[in-house]
Amino acid sequence: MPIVSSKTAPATGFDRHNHRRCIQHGVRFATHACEQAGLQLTPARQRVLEILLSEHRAIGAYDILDRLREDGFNSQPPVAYRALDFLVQYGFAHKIERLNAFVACSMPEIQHAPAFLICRVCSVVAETHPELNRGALGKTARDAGFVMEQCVVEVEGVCPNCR
Amino acid sequence: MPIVSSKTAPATGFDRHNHRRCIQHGVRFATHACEQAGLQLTPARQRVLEILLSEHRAIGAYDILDRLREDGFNSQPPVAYRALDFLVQYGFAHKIERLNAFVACSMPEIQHAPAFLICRVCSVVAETHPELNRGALGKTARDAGFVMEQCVVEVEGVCPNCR
DNA sequence: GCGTAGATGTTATACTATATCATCTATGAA
DNA sequence: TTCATAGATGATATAGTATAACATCTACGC
Ligand SMILES: [Zn+2]
Ligand SMILES: [Zn+2]
Ligand SMILES: [Zn+2]
Ligand SMILES: [Zn+2]
Repeated sequence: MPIVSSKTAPATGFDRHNHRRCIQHGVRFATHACEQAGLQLTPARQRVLEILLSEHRAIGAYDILDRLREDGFNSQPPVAYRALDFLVQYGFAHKIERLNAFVACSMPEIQHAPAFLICRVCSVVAETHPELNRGALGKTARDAGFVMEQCVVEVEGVCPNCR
Repeated sequence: MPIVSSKTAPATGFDRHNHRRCIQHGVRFATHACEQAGLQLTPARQRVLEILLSEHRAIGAYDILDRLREDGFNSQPPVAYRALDFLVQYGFAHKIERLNAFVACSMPEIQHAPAFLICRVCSVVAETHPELNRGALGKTARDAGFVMEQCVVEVEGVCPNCR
């Protein structure tokens, strides 16, 4: 009964789990990190983070805006975009370019360049951190003399629950 | 004087090269491929491909539209988007999600999942084909039971010419 | 002649994101 | 205290990206 030792990162989001913990952890981590760093996790910012944390799916800025409106927040577009900019800038959320939408970070405590596995059936977005510098793409970039700074990696496919 | 044997794909776009050949090759290949496959490379589609081939940079749909207008083509948005949809569908061009813009494919004769190295200084976009299935990301996906279908890989950084 | 499929014409609209300037508040220096 | 500053928010307008919907045209095969 061989134990396969894997050095690769797992994907967070497809497996069953106690999602309340995701939400709690996300909010608590952001709260503490902001205190430490002297950043302001204002009500609107925290509420947007909570909305993003509510599920492992990408949510568009205007959907977020609708939910803010329901909660009594001011709901002009800049409100959502400013909060999202803050959350993305400090690593509490990520933008999914392919979907023009946003997800909460699943591992904000780890410094990472994220990659996403997006199920085209159920829309769940799982996050992982593949260290692309170490693979073939990193070698290609080095050979070309290209300095990698920001990576967008978004894979569309079918998740284990939808097969 | 060791010769380093590399199995990784090179990046096309940063090096000096005879760019006329890129353009000629791109148009000719598309012409022949469309003949073979019974597809119509109509004047608007061919012109959009030529515009994209004119440089190794990403061009937005509305910039393309401006150039079509200069050439006397009808220039409502659907004209550009329809031509782009065609070119992307059959692999003659790619969309860069991060830039909401499009590039001509640098290797249409190869069946490939592309990856892009985007210089944030000069905006040149180099294309490569990294076979992500074979690396850490592929392993993560397999371990998670995720079936990869479409990959978006877009790296922003600084190219060798801008360092 | 006729039906079909693919391409194009045309108009309108939806969706995503940012610019700009005013205002408010907390903080800290003078 | 007074004032300057930085960060956050309010408010309005606009820019930028993409698609829906329906009409028309053309080439092809029957
Ligand atoms: Zn969860
Ligand atoms: Zn993350
Ligand atoms: Zn070239
Ligand atoms: Zn390509």
